[in-house]
Amino acid sequence: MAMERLRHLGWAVTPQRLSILRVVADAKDHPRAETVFERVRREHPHISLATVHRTLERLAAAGEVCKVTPLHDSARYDGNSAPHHHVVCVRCREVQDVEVAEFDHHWRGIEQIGEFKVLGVALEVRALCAACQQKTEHARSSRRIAR
Amino acid sequence: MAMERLRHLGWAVTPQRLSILRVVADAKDHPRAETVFERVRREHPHISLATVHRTLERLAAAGEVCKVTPLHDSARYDGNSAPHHHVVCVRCREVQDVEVAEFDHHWRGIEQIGEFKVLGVALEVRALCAACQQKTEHARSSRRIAR
DNA sequence: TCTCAAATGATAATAATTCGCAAAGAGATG
DNA sequence: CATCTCTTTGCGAATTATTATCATTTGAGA
Repeated sequence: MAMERLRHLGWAVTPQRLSILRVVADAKDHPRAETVFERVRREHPHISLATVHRTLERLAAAGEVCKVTPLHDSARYDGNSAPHHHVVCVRCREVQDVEVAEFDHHWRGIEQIGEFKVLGVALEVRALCAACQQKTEHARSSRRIAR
Repeated sequence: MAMERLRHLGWAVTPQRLSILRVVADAKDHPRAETVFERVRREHPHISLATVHRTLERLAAAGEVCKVTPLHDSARYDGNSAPHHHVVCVRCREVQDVEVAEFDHHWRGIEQIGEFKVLGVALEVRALCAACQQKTEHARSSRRIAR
């Protein structure tokens, strides 16, 4: 699978790339580059962090993986390239996939916006996860001004 | 205007903040922190870049300005806090506003997704601007394998 | 005007990512 | 399989964006 994807992209098939692709595909946690690095390292103790960054970046540019950028901090990658979107907690930065069927349906067929040629749409829902909602309640009740 | 916004947030009204707010509100180019800094500097030669970062960040957290994160590079800020979205060229990183009325209509009223409490939605359309479309054509025709 | 928490400026520190380059490896060809 | 060429890798240094620290200043209410 990973091999075919690389072939299809016209890229050289290297063990590092195979491993990175597999790790990202298996990950369910939207890992960041460093995390992918740690996992790939178990198979390839000599792989370099730079290689992981380079590869993820190229894969994202090619649309093979999805790059989520929760406001702040580092980029997160998602091996799921099927149409789906993300909710991210603005407080703890947890990311979770969401499907918004109606939304995707609406976009299907839109190929042009003004002078821009549409490649894809990334929907990021800014939200508060359950845990952080509670924490925020507490903080709020003990301060004068909210927000 | 800027002053009322600060008052409304319950923040101290400082000349630096007034200036930053005005610059972001007037900007039509989704400037990054450093650019805002350069502009504010014309009025306040002694302002610190840290202040600009701090202020933009707090404004974004308060929902007063919109933070766009075009894949890669630095955050871009948009003074337009009315509901709207962004198209970003994946090649040159140009950002442009888009309105997607039907989309906003669809989201109105959605306050919860699973355990997440929705605060807002950011839609980023990955695209190629006209100029980059051409450049990409050329690159493509002179290489063996595209992408 | 006085007081004090909040905001600022300067600079150091950190974190994420990218760059430069030599060495190793992939894939095409004979 | 031997060879040639172009791509990819690993390493470490460099860069870039952002945040933290802290002494000093300043806004705003009493």
